[in-house]
Amino acid sequence: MKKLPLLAMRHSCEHVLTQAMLKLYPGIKMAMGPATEEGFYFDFDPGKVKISEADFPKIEKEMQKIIRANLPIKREKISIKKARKLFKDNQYKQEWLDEIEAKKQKPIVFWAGKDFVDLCSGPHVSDTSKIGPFKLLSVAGAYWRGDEKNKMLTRIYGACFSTQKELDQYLKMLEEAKKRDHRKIGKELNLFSFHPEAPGDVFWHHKGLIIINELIKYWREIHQKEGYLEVRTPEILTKEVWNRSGHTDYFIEKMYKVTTPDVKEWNMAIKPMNCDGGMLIYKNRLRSYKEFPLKIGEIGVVHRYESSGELHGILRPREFTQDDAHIYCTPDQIKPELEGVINLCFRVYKTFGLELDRLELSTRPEKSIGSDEVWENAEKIMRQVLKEKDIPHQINEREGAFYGPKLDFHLKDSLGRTWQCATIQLDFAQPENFNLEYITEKGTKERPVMIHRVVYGSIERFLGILVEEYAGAFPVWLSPVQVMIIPITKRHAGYGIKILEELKKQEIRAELNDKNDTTSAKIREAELQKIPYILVVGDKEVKAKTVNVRMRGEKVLGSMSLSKFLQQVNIDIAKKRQI
RNA sequence: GCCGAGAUAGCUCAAUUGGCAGAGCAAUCCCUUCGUAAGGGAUAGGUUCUGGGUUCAAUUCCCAGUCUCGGCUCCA
Repeated sequence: MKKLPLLAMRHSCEHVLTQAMLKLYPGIKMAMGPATEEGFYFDFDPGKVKISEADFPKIEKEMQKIIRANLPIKREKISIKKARKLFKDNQYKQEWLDEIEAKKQKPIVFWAGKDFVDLCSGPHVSDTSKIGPFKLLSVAGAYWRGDEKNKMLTRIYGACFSTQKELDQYLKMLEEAKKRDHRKIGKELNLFSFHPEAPGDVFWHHKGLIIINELIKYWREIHQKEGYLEVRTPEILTKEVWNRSGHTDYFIEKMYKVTTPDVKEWNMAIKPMNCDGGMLIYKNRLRSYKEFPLKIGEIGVVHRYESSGELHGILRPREFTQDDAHIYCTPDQIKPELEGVINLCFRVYKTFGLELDRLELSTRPEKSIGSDEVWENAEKIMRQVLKEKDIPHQINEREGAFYGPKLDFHLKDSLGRTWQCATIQLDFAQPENFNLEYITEKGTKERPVMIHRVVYGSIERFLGILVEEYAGAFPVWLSPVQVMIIPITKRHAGYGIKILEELKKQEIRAELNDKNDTTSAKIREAELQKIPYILVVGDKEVKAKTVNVRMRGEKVLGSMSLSKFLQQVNIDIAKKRQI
């Protein structure tokens, strides 16, 4: 109940923006917009006017005027005919009225004062003075009705809260979130970089690659236990194989085409996914039901030529690594295998302390391969597993892969944007395309079912989420530098080197800072680099043969023997715990 | 790809109506040898994203391109 005033306020604020815009830019047309979790947005057809954030002070001032004018907001149900007349020059409202008319409803409009009217059922506040503090946030392009075939409109985002304090808090939260941006931290911690020489692709620096390799190491551990067999397939395959799987029909414009030196037209392509290669391994010999469920995994580097505007740091590069696997099984094995993969995903998220934002089940898209019956069956099994495991999820109608329904796990970045990470896809179509077979108990030949699945999704993307989740302060097992040794003066550097050698022998990633800085300065640097353990060594430690341990975040543990310290670090690493 | 914004030293940013390119941090060297988040000094560091144009003169104005950012669309 308490939410209503906030929602009404934001809705009304959105219309105040519209009213201000129409006054300042008489040629523009209003389209539509909703209240959001922090405020509102509204889409305009700007005509020939260019609106940028530089115009915000002017717009905000006009909005203030409307709010101070105390305009009463009145709701009115009117006839279609009357509504059409009211919005006679606005094709967007007319289109909307078409829909209302088709549903045999009556349009609801509201008046703010005598001059401003818009098509909206609210809820709204009773007059404009009831609108709380607001701030315009950004201007963006957005297609009318979210369809790229339509005209691009100008969208203005704004925040609106009940009190100035809440608004300030929200704006501060946005600032803080920007500090966690993986692109910023990646630069600061020397994890990776981007260069115009390879737009949209990641250059992994030594420290970033350490984390990637640790993620892969962990992946191998858990998958080996689950019976997955790791393989590797070629980076470039023939055009014919991509035709066979149907990928050229659906994604040709995003594939990197390759022309071998002996031909004129492209005849091969860099793999955009690993399935085709995996299936060729499956087909390499006759398969038996006894091998099932056959789980073939591949850490595969794939390339997709994403449009420039779709790139987003390591969360969406053009070259990325999938922790892929394909499970070949009998129809009876689908359910337990689906459950197994879902459990594995949740286990992995638990290891990293990640919270799932939501799970989405996507069903048959308009453009797809396979029969109705097969699709219905596949979707049924997926729904059933989710129901039996009582896992909350949302259904995305017609959003599945072209060969089967999919279950996606979405995680949030620091700004609350969500990213698909794990995905599980049920596929009856590709085994058909590739004529996959197995010998049954009865000695007959049957088509196996194929489950495509990734747990991290893209290792790059997963790391991006982790960087933002931890704000760069990785648990010890993932930290590129796990221990920084700081000798107090040059005299103690020799002892520090001995400690360093000892740690390296134990495969601990350690460094020594023997610069001519003060101890404080060196500690500051190590803290800024988010190094989990700092060992300070001076006269006392040399004499007592100890190390003085400081944990990341000003937690000084004091002096202890190196072996005791090692014991603690090894437990941190073994338990993959955050300190 | 589309709409909007931006690109200046390794990093973060400054530079008046167009008039010799600047700071802090980092780096290098020197001094200091220091006990838990910044000791002091000196030096070096630039195709002001690229290519055109306007001008006596362009980091600044105009055009084109590249890359990046915020969204939209897309994501096998």
